[in-house]
Amino acid sequence: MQKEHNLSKNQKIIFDLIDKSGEPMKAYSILFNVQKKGIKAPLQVYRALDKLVEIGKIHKIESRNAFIACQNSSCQISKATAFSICESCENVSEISNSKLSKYLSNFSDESGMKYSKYNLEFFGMCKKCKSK
Amino acid sequence: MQKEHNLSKNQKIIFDLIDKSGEPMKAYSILFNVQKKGIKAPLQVYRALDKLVEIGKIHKIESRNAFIACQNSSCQISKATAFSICESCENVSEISNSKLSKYLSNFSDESGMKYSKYNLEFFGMCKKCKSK
DNA sequence: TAACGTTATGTAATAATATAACATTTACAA
DNA sequence: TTGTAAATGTTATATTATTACATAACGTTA
Repeated sequence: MQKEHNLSKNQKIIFDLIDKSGEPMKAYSILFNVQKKGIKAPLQVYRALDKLVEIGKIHKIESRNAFIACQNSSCQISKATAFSICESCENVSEISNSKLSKYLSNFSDESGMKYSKYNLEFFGMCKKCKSK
Repeated sequence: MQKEHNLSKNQKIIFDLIDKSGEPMKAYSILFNVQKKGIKAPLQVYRALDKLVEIGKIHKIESRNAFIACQNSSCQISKATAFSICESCENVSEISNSKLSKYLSNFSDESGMKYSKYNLEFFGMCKKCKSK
């Protein structure tokens, strides 16, 4: 069982926004959307994002500089993330595939080095875009 | 056999710099280092970087906004990249492990979607840092 | 080789992303 | 009730990347 995190005011506002949107959001788009709630400065957004990433409620899509709510109900694998990204429509979805995550979590390189964390981004065309 | 790419003047200057450095370099650090060679503007750097990434001579380390020369002599797998990143000393090395690349290249998700490209970044402590 | 399209270059301005530094407040356990 | 960590507020600034427009070099083929 994972630790319960009580989100602070700003963290909650920002998490709710990202979660409801259901897609990756960029920091300054988040900022724009929460200004009416009193969050006025980039730093306020980035601080909340940092915390939310740290506790696994959201993930950063590195290739897009964007943040998406964790789609694994349990949010247990924030240190082992995999995403599917459509290069045409930019749809992003989190991959939760236990074989894949086991394979990668257990991966060790030639030198025997093991890793505590990974991020994998797959790129391609989603079904919708392919059929167009 | 892959296509031979004749690098242009700026592309060559920038590739040589990154290649010699042997480690990830950031765009503005590259810019600083090539100013004596007449490359004065960020855009000149980014254009060369874009092209070099496209043809697989360098890769972008997305989590670090940095660029590293391809370490696979053949540079054949620019669409299938994997890196090992030490979170302590920031050393980065490219992983070339045929099992891993086969596994990921053949991966298809629940919906049967296959991917033309991926980027994987592993994080941990390298041996040197661990032994400190 | 002349004409054409493509790729690369040069330059200035600006957009987008992210952090530093500092002061204050809130949450909460000892 | 006080000490400490976490969160907030605010201003300024650093870092990363692109837009827009003009010109030059390269390679093909007529």
